[in-house]
Amino acid sequence: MAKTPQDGTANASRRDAQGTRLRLLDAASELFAERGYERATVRDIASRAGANQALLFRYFGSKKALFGEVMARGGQEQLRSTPPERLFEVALRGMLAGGGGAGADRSLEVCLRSIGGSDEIAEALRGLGEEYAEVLGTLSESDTGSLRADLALSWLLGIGLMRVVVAKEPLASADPDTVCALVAGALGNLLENLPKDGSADGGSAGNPE
Amino acid sequence: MAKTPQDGTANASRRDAQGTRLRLLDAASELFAERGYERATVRDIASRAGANQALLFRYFGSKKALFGEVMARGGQEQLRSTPPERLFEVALRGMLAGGGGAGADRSLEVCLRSIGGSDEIAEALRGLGEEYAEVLGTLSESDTGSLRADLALSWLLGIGLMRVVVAKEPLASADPDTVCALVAGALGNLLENLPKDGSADGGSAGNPE
DNA sequence: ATTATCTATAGATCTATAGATAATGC
DNA sequence: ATTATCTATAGATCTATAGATAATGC
Repeated sequence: MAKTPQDGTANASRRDAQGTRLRLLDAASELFAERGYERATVRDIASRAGANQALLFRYFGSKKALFGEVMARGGQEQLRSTPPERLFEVALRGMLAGGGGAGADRSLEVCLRSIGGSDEIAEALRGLGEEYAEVLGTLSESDTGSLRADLALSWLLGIGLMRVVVAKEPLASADPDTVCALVAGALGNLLENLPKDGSADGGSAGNPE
Repeated sequence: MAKTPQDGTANASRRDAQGTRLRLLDAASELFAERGYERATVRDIASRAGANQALLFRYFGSKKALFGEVMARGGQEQLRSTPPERLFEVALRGMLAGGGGAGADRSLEVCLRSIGGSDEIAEALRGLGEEYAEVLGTLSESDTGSLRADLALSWLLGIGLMRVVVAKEPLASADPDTVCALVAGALGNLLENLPKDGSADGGSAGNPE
């Protein structure tokens, strides 16, 4: 009954609407990433935030609106702060790192676990995918540039799906550097300007560690 | 008239337990592929099969058991009837074709739409993935062979995810041959025996545009 | 008589809301 | 007095079951 005011991360003082709102948002980010939209119930989220479940509706209106805020909050930063030619690798490494860092962008992971939940979720993923693909598409000058970008993004998501959601071995435990090197090598031909002249790979995709 | 319901996609006669069971199984295959496990309700399935919802439980015991039968029925055929070096392309083309053919193997599609629904679903996909990856792994002799196979499978699923589930353009409407050619070209280096000697690509996968 | 099929409903969730309670500011 | 928080519950699903009904075989 009596809730323990454990400190640790950020357990706000007893009456702090803004703080409670933020804790709900953080808890939702975590639980959506861990379980997906459907399986993360509003009671789970409120419980992890140390808040009453009714407050979630008071502050966000509905579960879907909360999901929208979660998706809007992250997601864009990585996209804007990363130069196009590094975007794929940064996103891939973020995915390979899993829910490691605190401020990590788990938008893609959230999407992966929420697929099939509802049409709105698929739309959210389509929207996010469009932003990524648009940036990646600038890397390839051919007429199939945007298709190539879609294929690269597909690979990124597929890897996340098998590693993070499905936990398929040996991929799930594979060294991020190894995975990155294999993928970058294969993607080189696909994303960069095509080596139609037969010259060797330009090589900007490889990452010299 | 005869009471034998062997009549193709027949709408069985009024009392035919085996026929009803089969129609339930077919309807479940379709609806799981269309909406995923969670969103395909037992009432939807029974309705499409033209059967009463209670019969689903009489013949299969539970919704999960029905899902298990659906997954067990398809899935394996494609895997066994396709030579390893063609498996990736066949599976990719099956995915690109979508729910086209009547007897098409939609197991992968079902999995994609059901992810996140429950842990059992993720396990089912892991199991199916292991079978595919095991076959694909025989194509690469290097010590990272099974990892390469996982990465290839990841791409396959990622493409299915973006094209079929998310409907991201231009991938969703792209010509299957074009997609196949792009993917095969990039995957050539990954799956085939590695050209460690620096020689040109063996070339069995590359498809000149 | 057997059994395929149907009706009705229990029971378990889950989102969302209305109204009560209690901690703060003035 | 204001408003952050809590209690209690409505209302909507959905899976699953018990028992009634009706079409077939003998």
